[in-house]
Amino acid sequence: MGKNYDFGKIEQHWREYWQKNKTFKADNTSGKPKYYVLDMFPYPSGAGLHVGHPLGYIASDIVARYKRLKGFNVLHPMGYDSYGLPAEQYAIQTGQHPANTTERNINRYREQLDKIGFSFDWDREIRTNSPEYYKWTQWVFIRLFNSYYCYKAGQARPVSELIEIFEQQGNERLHIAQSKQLNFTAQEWNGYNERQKQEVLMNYRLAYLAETAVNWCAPLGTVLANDEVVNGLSVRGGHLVERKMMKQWSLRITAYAERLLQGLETLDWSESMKEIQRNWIGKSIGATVNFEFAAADKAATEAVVPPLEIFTTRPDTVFGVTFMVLSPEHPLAMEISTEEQLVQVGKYIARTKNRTERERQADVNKISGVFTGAYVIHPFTKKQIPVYISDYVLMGYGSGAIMAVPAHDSRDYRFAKYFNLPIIEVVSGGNIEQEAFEAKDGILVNSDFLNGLEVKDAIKKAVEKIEESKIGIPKTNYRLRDAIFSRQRYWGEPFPVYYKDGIPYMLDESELPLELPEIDRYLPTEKGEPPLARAVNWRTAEGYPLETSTMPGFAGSSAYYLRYMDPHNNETLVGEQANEYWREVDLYFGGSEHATGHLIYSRFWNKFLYDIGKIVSDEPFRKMLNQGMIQGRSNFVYRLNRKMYSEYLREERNEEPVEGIPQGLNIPVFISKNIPDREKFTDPVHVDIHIVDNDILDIGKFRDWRNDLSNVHFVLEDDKYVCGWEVEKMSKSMYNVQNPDEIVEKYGADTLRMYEMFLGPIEQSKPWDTKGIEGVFRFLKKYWRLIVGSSDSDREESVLPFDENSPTPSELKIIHNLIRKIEDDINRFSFNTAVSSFMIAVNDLADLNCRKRSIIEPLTILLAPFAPHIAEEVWLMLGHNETITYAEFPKYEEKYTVESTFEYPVSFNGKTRFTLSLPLELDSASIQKAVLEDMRSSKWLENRTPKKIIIVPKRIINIVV
RNA sequence: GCCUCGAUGGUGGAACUGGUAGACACGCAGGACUUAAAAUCCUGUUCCCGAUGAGGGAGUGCGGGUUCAAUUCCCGCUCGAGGUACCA
Repeated sequence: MGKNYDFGKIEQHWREYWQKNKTFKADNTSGKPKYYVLDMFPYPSGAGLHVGHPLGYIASDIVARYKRLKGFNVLHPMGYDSYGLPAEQYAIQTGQHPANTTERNINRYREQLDKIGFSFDWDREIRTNSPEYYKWTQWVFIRLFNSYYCYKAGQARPVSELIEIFEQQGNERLHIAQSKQLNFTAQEWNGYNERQKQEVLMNYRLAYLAETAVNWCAPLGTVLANDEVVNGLSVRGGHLVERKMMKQWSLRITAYAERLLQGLETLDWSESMKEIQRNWIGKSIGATVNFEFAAADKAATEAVVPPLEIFTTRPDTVFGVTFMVLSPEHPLAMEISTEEQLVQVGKYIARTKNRTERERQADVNKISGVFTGAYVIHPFTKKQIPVYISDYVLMGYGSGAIMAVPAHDSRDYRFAKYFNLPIIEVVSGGNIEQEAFEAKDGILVNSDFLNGLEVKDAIKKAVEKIEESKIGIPKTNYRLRDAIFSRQRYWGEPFPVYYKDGIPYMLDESELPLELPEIDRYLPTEKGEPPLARAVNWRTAEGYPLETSTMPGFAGSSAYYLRYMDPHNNETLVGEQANEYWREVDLYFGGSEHATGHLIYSRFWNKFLYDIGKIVSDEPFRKMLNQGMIQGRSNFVYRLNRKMYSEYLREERNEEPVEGIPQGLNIPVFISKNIPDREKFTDPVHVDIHIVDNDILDIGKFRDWRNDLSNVHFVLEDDKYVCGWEVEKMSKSMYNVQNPDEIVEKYGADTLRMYEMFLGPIEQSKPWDTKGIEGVFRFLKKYWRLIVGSSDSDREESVLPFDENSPTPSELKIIHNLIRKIEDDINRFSFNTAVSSFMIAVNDLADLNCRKRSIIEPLTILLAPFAPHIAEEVWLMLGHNETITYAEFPKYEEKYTVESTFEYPVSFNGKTRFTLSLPLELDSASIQKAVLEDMRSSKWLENRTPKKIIIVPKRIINIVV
């Protein structure tokens, strides 16, 4: 190897070596302790990787390589989440099969990933669109279909067991997850025909087909899950989404709400991440209360109307109820309305129905509603209470009806003011003339048996009383909704479902995988059926039609971390032994944007698979780190837009014009950033960051950049054109996209890796900025020079032999300090400070011109996780035949960090007075003695005795007199 | 609105359990080497006062507090990022 740091040659060599020797292949049987470190697998998009993608991969790779050096058997796999909308949209436009574009994109991703030198075990690669993989996605679905959730057992149970129960005792006194309350006896059940039985069972299955209100996205031609919709628009593409009733497959994730919430406590995730999931699950504890309808003319003459059930978290405010509100979709809405009000009510309901989610959300502050003419009876005061309908009450939460307490709920307050309804204060402490008092503290007033109680106690008492009077029960509600699992798309997993007489049945597990069929076009049929309906002969061998929807994006990613444990097992999702060994992901890297999607679905699937005894850990991801996003750093040039610069100077600033400015605006003029008053007469224009270096524009390249710019004029400062900059999203249209390949080409993968880590804390979002990259590059070059032992006069191509002498104490101190620091930093994922520590250590060693083998060896091992290629190369030069990957991480020995003396500033009544050099080994008593002596002799103390002497190790001594 | 996190030089950031704020790097300024460029090395670089010295003062978004000692802990604000929202 030559004297220069030829990163291109070094990196290519080791890339090939690792691949050929399968250096990072993980073993499923090993006596070593295991460590499973995982990155969220990417969706292979057509744009390829930009520098933001590898951020998390580099961090996880450092940990993976570090753990190997520490003697762990490390599982560090990678794969592709290869089903998804963009490939299908592209297919619709171009007619190209999504499988082809996906394959192409994956190859490009792989090429880019390889260049950075990750230690992935590629033998375990998985793709969610390969039949060998989605076979198991379909398998999980079948198992979900064949399971129900028993709250008593606190786990999923097989539906076959449920059928037995029904046959013997009907569904009485069962505490199980369900879509709606059904009541039947064993006799009734046994009398049902097949269709009726299947319909009943659908009410309990964990994967079920039901008519549900869905997010329908017409432009995409499909339904979307709640987490795929933001502000009434689709996350992908930003299309309008409407609510619609449709028959769809759903997953009963709500059954797991409480366990998903409780499980968070056991996880080592960031507080904000847990909080996002807690909010999404949205637990609220309260009670349901039934309000009987007053016997108005209508109700008295016709069939008995059931009582109005409401849910409240504030049963303590029950005496403040002055009206009731139903959601417009409430089944009783029309039924209870009086003759006079019926027309009004009908109109109101029709109007709200026609509004999209987005419109509805936009007018959140507009009050609307209508009186039904009906009254309910207050269960305690027996007074009549009017019933209204308003769209501020949602059918999807609680029972779709509320008791309104305007004094203590701001929405009820607004409604009451608008319709001029009474407001009764029942909790003291606020000013209800002005606004609702929503705080949960204060003393109850105007509330009969609750008077004088604190809110907390009043809630308890009220619930007791409600239960006692048999008008309601304590109830916990969750905001979490069941996950809608059908998509009317082509590029996804087919459901292993067929229909017989319109009733859905599962394929036999032996028939899996049900492969995605070929179709001629990727659009819905003329009849509006999903694309799969175009497939020729899309039916079972017996001729039954197959399901035409496909599964959503989160299906394939919900259990992929399990498949990595045992990716080639044809018998089962994951073999028992493999699962016993790897158990769960120890460290998971990914973006926080998946908190309400993938991360919650995965936890749900994992808990289900745990329940059915398939896996041994009930949480999938023990520790989670969220890498920040890397934003773009855009550059701007400033184009003259209003007045000529010279005119401006003459007229307004009374200065002579700058030389060479053309008279007229017929050619574009660009003004450097710091020319006075520039912003007054220029517009910023994005300029490609590749023709800007440290904010200085390369004028020649700029002229070549676009045809219309060849003839332009510049106003410079110090002979330079200085560009402005701003942090924006990394995007093609802002000319600020940086590909990792370009950096690898110019500086090498090791520099890219260390620089991305050096940029700042891993969890923080930050703009990509190449300014500092030279510093890291210089560091690696310096390290290389230290290894090869260069000096200016030395022009030979050979490398100097290493110094075999024993190290000096100061050399040992450098290396042992570094060992301790790097180990600490990796353990707390502080990679940026680790990089800094390397720089300091190598600088110090270079100053000492230390090329001792005994120092270089541990230094190189420490560096290996960060800059693996150069470390391998050096390892080879040190005479090792084995790859550095499985070397032993050096041990830290404390004694080498100890200096013989240390300087203490001594502060005297808070003021720093003098500095004292003391041996560090002294205990605090000896230090006190030494300080006292010193102070007496220098007459600081005069004749006083110090009250206390505070000694802070290695820092400072304080003396208070 | 509610929840979570954050704010430190010209810039990215460091300071781990309160203990010499600004490590490390970029940038900038000056210098060495070179015919020159590249590369490399050295010195300085929070701000203010002071003579370019010695020295002194201020300083971690703002205002208070606890402490011998606060970027760090507590209270009250301002601004920013993310999450979430008629969820009763």
